[in-house]
Amino acid sequence: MLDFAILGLLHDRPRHGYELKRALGDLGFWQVSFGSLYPALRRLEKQGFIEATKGEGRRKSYRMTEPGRIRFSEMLMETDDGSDREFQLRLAFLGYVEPQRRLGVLENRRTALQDRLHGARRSFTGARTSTRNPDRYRMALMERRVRSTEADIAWLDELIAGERSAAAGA
Amino acid sequence: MLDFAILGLLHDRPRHGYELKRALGDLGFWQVSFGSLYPALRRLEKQGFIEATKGEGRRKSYRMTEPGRIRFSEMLMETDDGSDREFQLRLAFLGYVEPQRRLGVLENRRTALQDRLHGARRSFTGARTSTRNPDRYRMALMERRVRSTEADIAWLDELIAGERSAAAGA
DNA sequence: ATATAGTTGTATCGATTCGATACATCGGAG
DNA sequence: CTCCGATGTATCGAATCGATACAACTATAT
Repeated sequence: MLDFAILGLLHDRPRHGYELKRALGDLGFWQVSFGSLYPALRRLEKQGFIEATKGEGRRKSYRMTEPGRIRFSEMLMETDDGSDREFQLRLAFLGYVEPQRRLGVLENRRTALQDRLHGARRSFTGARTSTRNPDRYRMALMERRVRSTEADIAWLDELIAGERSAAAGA
Repeated sequence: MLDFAILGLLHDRPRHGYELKRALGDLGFWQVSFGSLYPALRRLEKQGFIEATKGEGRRKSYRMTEPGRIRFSEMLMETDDGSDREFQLRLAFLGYVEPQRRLGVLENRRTALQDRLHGARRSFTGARTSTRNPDRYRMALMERRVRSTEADIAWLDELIAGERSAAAGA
């Protein structure tokens, strides 16, 4: 998954390690560690998906190779595993997906969130009814899950609406 | 961190491995794998914090020992590392914290979220202003971060209010 | 009765990721 | 001029994940 992130960040221009960490962190949902990043760069280099050239000073600049581009576009088409992190990553790179496929990615996510919402509501209302009543704090946790999933769906629906009108406008 | 979770779940009654996985998953924010869980149980057993006894059928029941209780109460007093997961875990076990210390845990979290919100707002508005404009999808990601952090603070404030009135009522 | 499929249950394997740390350079503030 | 924080590459051990194996029990359908 980090490999996917790195390839996506190198899509437009070469970057060096530290810059990749910063860029990924700036996306807001993954503060990746150097202990993950540098091995990942080795991995990708060994597979021939990226190439290192020495940049200015101590910097090592990495650029994507042609096989790397092919690999990345394959990864773009795989279906999401349902994790929040992976979806956010896919969204960050959604501009690289062919326009007619973008809506599918968003709708797929919506289904996953809808399922999550049902599960969250079930345990929330279930816990209130049950004889074994969990304490206040665990109830709060369940309520948070329901609410934040609802908010996520609402946000996603705005994105979907935007996507539809973009498709219509084009 | 898994060790903390396990000890907390064993606080009230013994449980077997599979049950621990289920109980932790039911908390809603961590679908722990067996590959993490079973080694963790070994770890805790070797340190003398939990004890295994054979339960019915194939089950192995784990119960907390006295040193385990001491260790758990130490962990309860450590300060949170700022991660979402750790806070949620601490919240799930907040009932085990002495009442007069509970508010501090919540307020500490509030400060962390407030900082996060400032950072999120800065990158969001900063990205709109900048000459280098990121695409629609990355903007949406930033907006989501702002909104969900705000919602989290609002939720937390309700919890804090509840905690204050509970403290006053008692 | 009996396939058959799903849940329960313990367990391990390799790979990925994390958190801490090391070490060096650079730029700015006191 | 020194100290400190940011930049930059890198590694280590430990925690965690995802996949898989294997077995027993339970319900459902044929």
